[in-house]
Amino acid sequence: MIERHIARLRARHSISGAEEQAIRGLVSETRRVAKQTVLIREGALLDSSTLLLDGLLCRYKDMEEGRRQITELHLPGDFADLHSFTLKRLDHNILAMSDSLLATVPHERIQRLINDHPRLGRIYWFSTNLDAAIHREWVLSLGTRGAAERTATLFCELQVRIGLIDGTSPKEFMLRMSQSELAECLGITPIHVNRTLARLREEKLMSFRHNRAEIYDLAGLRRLADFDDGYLYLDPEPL
Amino acid sequence: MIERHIARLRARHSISGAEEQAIRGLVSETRRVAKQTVLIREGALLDSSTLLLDGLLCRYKDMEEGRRQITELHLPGDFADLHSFTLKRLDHNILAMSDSLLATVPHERIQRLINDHPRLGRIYWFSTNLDAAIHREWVLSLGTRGAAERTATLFCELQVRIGLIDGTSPKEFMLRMSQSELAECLGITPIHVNRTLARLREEKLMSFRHNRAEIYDLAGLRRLADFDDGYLYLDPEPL
DNA sequence: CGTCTCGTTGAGAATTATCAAGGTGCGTGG
DNA sequence: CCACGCACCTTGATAATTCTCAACGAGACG
Repeated sequence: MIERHIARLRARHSISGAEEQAIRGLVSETRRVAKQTVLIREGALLDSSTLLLDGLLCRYKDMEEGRRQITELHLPGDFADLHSFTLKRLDHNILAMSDSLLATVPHERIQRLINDHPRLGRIYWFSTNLDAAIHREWVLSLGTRGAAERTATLFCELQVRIGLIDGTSPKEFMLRMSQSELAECLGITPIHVNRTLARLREEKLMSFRHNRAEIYDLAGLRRLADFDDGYLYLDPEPL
Repeated sequence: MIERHIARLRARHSISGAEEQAIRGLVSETRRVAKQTVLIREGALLDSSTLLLDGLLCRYKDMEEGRRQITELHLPGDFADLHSFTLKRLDHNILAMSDSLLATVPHERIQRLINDHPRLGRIYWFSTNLDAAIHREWVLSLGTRGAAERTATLFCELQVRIGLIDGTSPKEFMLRMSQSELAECLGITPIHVNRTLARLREEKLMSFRHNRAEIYDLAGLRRLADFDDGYLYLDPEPL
């Protein structure tokens, strides 16, 4: 299952055979968690990071009276909290949005990997900076785009990121989240998400039903979103 | 002028004398830039990072037809683009919002510092992860808070961050930006910023006039913002 | 003294939120 | 197999927030 993590890295960096072997050594025990399990709570002291092998995770921040903001979605192959390697405690929670398969990677094991392969240290540092780039795009979306444009942007992002781990440009993909959870990503109410999805469907751009996104018109969706994939850093960098 | 960078680091990590000397060695030439200078353009290939010694910088992303979203503000002592050390090109622009004094630090010099002092590598990695934590708080603000709460949050953040570099908890501070630029941080229109600031003034929480923020009631402002400084990682971590 | 940027105010429009009520699909247990 | 409950989705009507357009005021500076 770690193949998807390797694929995600290889989308942006060359990884040698020796490095790949070392990365594979990160994962030993894996565990399954049920959807809606809170994996990590804000402020807890951590000495390991969580690699998502299969399923869907998110980072979210709590507000008073049950309001939440999801700040990032994590797909298979992502480390959900690699930043805990340096931060030690997180400023947000991590939740399994679907039944998921995880690997727990102790920080000391990451430290050893980096010591043995300094270039991988740079690559994992890059990876946390890529999360920050995604945060910035969300800031842009939340700050400047309307509900439909925002929604389109999110699905454009997910379409690319899901494509990376299986090397395709999917016309459809599963996304195990409800309209309410989508609303928590987009900073709008669930009701408004519903109306927005209806509009995107009417305009024949995409649909999202029963946990399945179907992109009817990728170019049109990207045009609506004013989507530029630069923030996903898809061009392999020498490093 | 690099004292403020050291102070900013020391707010979160212990720094030995040897490490401090090595950090001081990062800076040789400095340069002044006039306000409104775009220092770095999205997509440009970089081989150095910019340390802000004095002034005010921001990261911003462009939208069509002149709209912009500021994604982070940088105060003296901050690296504005340490993430370019791994990303090599940025997904956003960097602008001097006021006349500023900068140091340009070549990436190879950072690499040498990290090789000689691996612990500083962790600390600078932490620093980019702290930027990401600030992004997350902005995502939370933009996604869930109304205009007044959002504005209050931003000033609470700046009050803390400015305090860090001179070891105080300032009741007032200079912030060389216009209401329009504030609007670009907050994702609301300049007109609405104006009304929001008027409201905060009426409620005797704070004022912002002539580039000067004055906090009348820090506790009240924090209450309005529902401000929790956890995301600024103020407790020194062992690391 | 004119000009320019920035801040202020008012009125009306657009977007999104809230409240309320059904509808749909699906698993569970009678 | 059907009935029920439950979570999620859908729709309508109204309210709150924020935006847009327009005009005017204040301060800085040549």
